[in-house]
Amino acid sequence: MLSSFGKGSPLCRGQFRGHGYRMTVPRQAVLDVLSKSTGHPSAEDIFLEVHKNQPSIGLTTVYRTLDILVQMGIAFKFDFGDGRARYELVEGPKGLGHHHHLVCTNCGRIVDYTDFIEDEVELLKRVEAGLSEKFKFNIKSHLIQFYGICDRCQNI
Amino acid sequence: MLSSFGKGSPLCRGQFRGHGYRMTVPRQAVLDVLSKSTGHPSAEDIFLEVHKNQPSIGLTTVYRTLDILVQMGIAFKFDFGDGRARYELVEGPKGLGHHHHLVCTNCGRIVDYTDFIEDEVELLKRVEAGLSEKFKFNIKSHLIQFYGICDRCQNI
DNA sequence: CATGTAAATGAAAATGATTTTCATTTACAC
DNA sequence: GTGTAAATGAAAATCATTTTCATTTACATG
Repeated sequence: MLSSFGKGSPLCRGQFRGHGYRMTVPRQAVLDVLSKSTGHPSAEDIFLEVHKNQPSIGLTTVYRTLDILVQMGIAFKFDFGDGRARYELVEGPKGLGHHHHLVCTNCGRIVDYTDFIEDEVELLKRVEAGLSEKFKFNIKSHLIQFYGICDRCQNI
Repeated sequence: MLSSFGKGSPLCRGQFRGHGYRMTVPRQAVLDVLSKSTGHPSAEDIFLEVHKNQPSIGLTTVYRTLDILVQMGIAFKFDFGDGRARYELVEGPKGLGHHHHLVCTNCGRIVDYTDFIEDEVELLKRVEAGLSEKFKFNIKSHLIQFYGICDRCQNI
């Protein structure tokens, strides 16, 4: 099964073009790294990884590309409270699908979970509808996160 | 009805002392401003307000005090995506009680809502219990936020 | 109620993620 | 192929937050 954003796929180019952007080598490189990442990389993490193969690509461009991906709805941008933004493709590579995050406030570890997601999403839909109606907000997205101390950090 | 953190109340002093901190004039000032605030002030907002009556109190101390309040569990610290942290007393002054936030991604406006909160909290409790069990996390808190375009921003 | 001492403070400097600037390079419509 | 607007990279700027450090203050103790 081919990922929608595989190296050879024209879809990524199409996505950029469709939003009025050009497809470039740096953008492809950022997208490649992000689609292979299984974690929650920061802009610098992505820059370092891109840098291994293409040292000419700058951090600034990585930031710019990530902004575009978020704006296009291809990537999520998260704040887990450690002072740097973290990114994730909407369509993760792990077949993980829709998930939420559990953040250890001690060590910063982030656990993806899919359990209860259906319940959560169902509730969110309902709330979203109610809030849209009441406050005349055009709701685009939501965020659910849990914070706590992970097992490793408890046993210290 | 007296707020738990009213000016004359000894409770605030007690709270600080109970956590091993001293009660000081700057800390009282920050707490006063925060307990009178109806919005979601940033550290600088609070500093500016404190500054009106006590110009000798510095921004650094405001940051330090806010950290302490959060650490004591008296205040919440939020990130609404505009690059600065925002603070709110856990026990708001408006009798608003437990609420969540609706964030306009266009103008940054933040709407507090209490509707559906019970449903949300009930679900969160359930999920929290499940996640604690499965991932051995000691969950301390959660975050729910909705993002969208507010009515004002839609009509432009 | 004085007073010693550790805690708290404020000003200035440092930090560090992100953004801006601007001269150069590149994608791609023609 | 070529012109042109878009994209890039390096360096500088920004800006919220944190650190440093010399001074001040809260308060436990006498």
